[in-house]
Amino acid sequence: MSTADIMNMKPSQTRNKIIAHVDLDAFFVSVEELLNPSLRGKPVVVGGNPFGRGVVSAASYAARKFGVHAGMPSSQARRLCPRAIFLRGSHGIYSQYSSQVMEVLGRFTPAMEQVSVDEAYLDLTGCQRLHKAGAVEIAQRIHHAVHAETGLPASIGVGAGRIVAKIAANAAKPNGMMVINPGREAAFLAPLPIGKMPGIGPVSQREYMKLGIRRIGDLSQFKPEILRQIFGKHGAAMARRAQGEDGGHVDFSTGTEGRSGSQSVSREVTYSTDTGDPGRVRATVSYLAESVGRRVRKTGLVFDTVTLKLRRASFATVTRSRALSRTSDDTSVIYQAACDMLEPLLTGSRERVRLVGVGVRAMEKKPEQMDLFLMEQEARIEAVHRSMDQARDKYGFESALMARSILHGRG
DNA sequence: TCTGGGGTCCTAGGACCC
DNA sequence: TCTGGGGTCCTAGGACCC
Repeated sequence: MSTADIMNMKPSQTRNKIIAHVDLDAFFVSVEELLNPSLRGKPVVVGGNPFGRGVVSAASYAARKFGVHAGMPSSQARRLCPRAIFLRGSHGIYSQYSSQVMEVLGRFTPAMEQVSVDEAYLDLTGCQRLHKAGAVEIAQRIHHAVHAETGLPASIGVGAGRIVAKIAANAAKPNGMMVINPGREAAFLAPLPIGKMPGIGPVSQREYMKLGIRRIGDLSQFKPEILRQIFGKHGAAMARRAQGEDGGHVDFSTGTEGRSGSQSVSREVTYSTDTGDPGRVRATVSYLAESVGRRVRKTGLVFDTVTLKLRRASFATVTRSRALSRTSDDTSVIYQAACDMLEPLLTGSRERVRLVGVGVRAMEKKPEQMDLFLMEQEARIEAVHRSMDQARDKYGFESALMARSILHGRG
């Protein structure tokens, strides 16, 4: 092969990647069915309170027949399917099952990227010799192993890139497998509605429709510059993806080792009924600041930006953020900054408050050395928070709340 | 009984500096 | 007095994903 030939090759051809996307079917519901087999085949919904402001996290296939789906308000799910069994779910148990599944997947290849609690990409490119089997057979073994060892149904998509693998897995659901052979990517994607493309949600879907782009294949009719002008970076990437050309890069640093480091930590709460009490909102901010601070200290990272989020009764949402003069992992720094940003928002509108959120951003490793001038002061504050964290580990989070947070729970 | 909670990434405007 | 770009940081908002 000449150098010119190599230069002319498209990215997906330079290495014949084999990527598998493994996606657990109706994950939360499937775990609930394992724990309680009498739920099998029934309309089951895991999510928030169907008589309150919750939303659906997962719906069984029986419930989906009524039009229930993840993300829908639980109250709406209840109206669509009054006989559905609503469960609040237990995320600790789901995490345990998730770890089990990831452990099984990790045995097939170290090149694994966990992208969420119920999804992972596997790079099987080098695995055929190791497993003495073709890609299809390896995928079948994975499918079988997940079910045999965890009892959970999964769907698997295999292709030359991440996007193709993911869409194939979706198409294979439930409990199925789909392999897209090399060179067939564009043909597989072309007839699918544009909304099936990961990254294209309801808003951009409407924009694409305006251009007459209804199916993924329609993207190729447009010059990349046009798509870039309208959709920015995203548009150009989508055109490439429509041809099945994504790098197929699997970032296995997130595998069994865990995440390489988060960019942000946040907590938010929606009141069960909107509140017009500024004192209650302040108390909630205090509670959230404590919660975020505690989680930050667990990561061993420091932040340099604090953000506050407020959603009003009308659902109008405002955010404020403030960069700090230096990094911190201190609850009182979060609290102070959040309060400073909160006051003008409380004064600025008499509308009731629906949601409050507090977060921190731009996380980096906690520095070993600290400014000597500040060390003594810091050490004292830190000692207080450490002992509170310890009490919480022992007795639960609510056991050690700052006095100002106690009000949060009232009403 | 409309619309959770935890994230990621992108955009766009203004400040500020060179 | 008028008038430049580029680069980077900060802030607010929004789309999207699970």
